[in-house]
Amino acid sequence: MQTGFAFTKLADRLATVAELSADDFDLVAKMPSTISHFSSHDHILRTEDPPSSCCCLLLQGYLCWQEQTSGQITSIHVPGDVPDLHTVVSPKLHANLTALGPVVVAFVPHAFFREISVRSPDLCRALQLVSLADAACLRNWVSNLGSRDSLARAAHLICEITFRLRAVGLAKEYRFPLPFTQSDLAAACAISAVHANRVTQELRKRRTLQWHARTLTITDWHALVRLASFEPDYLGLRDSVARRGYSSYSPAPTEPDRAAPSHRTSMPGRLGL
Amino acid sequence: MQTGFAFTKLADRLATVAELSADDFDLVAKMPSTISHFSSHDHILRTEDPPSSCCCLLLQGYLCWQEQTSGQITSIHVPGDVPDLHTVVSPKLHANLTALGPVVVAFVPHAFFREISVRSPDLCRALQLVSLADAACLRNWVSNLGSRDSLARAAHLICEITFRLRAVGLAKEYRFPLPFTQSDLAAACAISAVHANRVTQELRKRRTLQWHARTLTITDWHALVRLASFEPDYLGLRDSVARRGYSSYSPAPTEPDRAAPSHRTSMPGRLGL
DNA sequence: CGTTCTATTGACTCGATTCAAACTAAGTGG
DNA sequence: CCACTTAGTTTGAATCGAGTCAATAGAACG
Repeated sequence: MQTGFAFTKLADRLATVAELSADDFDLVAKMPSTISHFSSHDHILRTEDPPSSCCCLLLQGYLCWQEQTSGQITSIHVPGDVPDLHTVVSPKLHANLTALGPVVVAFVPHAFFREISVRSPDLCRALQLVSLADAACLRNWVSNLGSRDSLARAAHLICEITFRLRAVGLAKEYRFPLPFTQSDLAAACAISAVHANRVTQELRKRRTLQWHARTLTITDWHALVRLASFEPDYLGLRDSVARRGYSSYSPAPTEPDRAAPSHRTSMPGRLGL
Repeated sequence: MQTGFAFTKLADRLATVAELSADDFDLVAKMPSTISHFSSHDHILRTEDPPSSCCCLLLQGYLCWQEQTSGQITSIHVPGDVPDLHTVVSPKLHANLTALGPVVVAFVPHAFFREISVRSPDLCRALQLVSLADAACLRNWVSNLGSRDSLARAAHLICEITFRLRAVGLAKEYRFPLPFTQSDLAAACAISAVHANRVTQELRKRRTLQWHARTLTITDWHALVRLASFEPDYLGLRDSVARRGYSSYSPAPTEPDRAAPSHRTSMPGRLGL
């Protein structure tokens, strides 16, 4: 596991949407932050919480926005994301920000984002682009829920997560920690937990992936992409970054589904600060 | 039908999310624009179109973003909206902008939005807020598609449209032009056209609305809101504006479903320029 | 070592789709 | 003004994907 300072996660993410100069990088490096750890299904932010003056930069693990009443998950976030970036402009929350598995986050003052926006047009644009990418993701989820059957929905979700992880340098070898419960998957794909189980079994049966011990291994990326009709354009990644999603893919070494998980990418680990 | 200049539609919309000063209003009034008319199901923007240097301000009628392949509608826009405001930052299009019924739009140069953002912090914030409102809308659609049955989905869509129309001074008396086909409704609610028909019949049977001759009349707003579990917070409207959605509601005069449409709000009409 | 999540399985039910046909309304042109 | 065309709406019957309920098995955790 590569260790690093919290700001590097943000810098990596911003670099996926815009080219950053050395000066930009130095500005980001001044990021003040408070590191916090959370356990699975903890609420990082609740609808009823008072307005905060910080944003939440995800360093490790997964976060999701989840509707209070229906339990529907409306978006999933990966390291480098700032799920509540919009609170810099308007502090209102309409859902709960929930941990999917153990997570490490850095709380970063709103003022920091305002400052780098003012100081660097590049960084301002990069922040706007990640906001737009979030919106584009949501639009894609609407079409995902609206037009795909449950199997393709789940496949699409996994494609999206894989692609976004790879954009920020994770999910090498198409194997990565995915500490979701099947109920979490169900809440994201808008299917029942029972059906989520049947869908994951079908994905396993088709030899597209293995998912065991909170680790997911994609064994046939192209088949998964085809099944999901996955078109990563909407993620707004720079061409050079998007190429990471596809390049250098060779099927992961096949092992029995119940084999011991890889140690390389075990999660959670300490953030090296 | 109230006549007016194109900029007033934008000003009305911005005023729903932020308080505008007289100076702000004067700035908006300098908006350059080219007016265009389109017919139902015309494409205003196509995925494959080259980047434009203009945004599209909707003056009359309805626009939607529609997926090329699945036909899924991912958002619907009402007068005052700038559906492609994001192209000011990134020109990429991922779907088609399509007319639902006859529409009148004003094409406004990107430069204008940049200029008012620079000149007035209030207007800059107002533009950010309408962008956030669009994103919040998308998030709400995800939860709408994910957690409601077809009847509640349709009811929710109608509640949302009604509320947004009323925010910009339209849909008085809870009666307004809605020149959608039932297939359009189906594409927005992610149901089949046949089922959309059954849903509209059920809504009529429950005496919540009438929908005939391209005009929709809500006959029981509270029942519709209840059926949809509609919570308008997510629209990001200022309190005084949001109150318009509910206040002064009294059931519209009941007339047979097949009665002649009202003349007051007939559409399309000429934009008084 | 029991308690508590989580995953799995089967049987039954139901909402929504599909297909096909008929019907209505709205143009269009002779 | 009517015949023709096309788009949109309505209906019924058969089918299917997914949900629900209920019970069991397995894993994780203190």
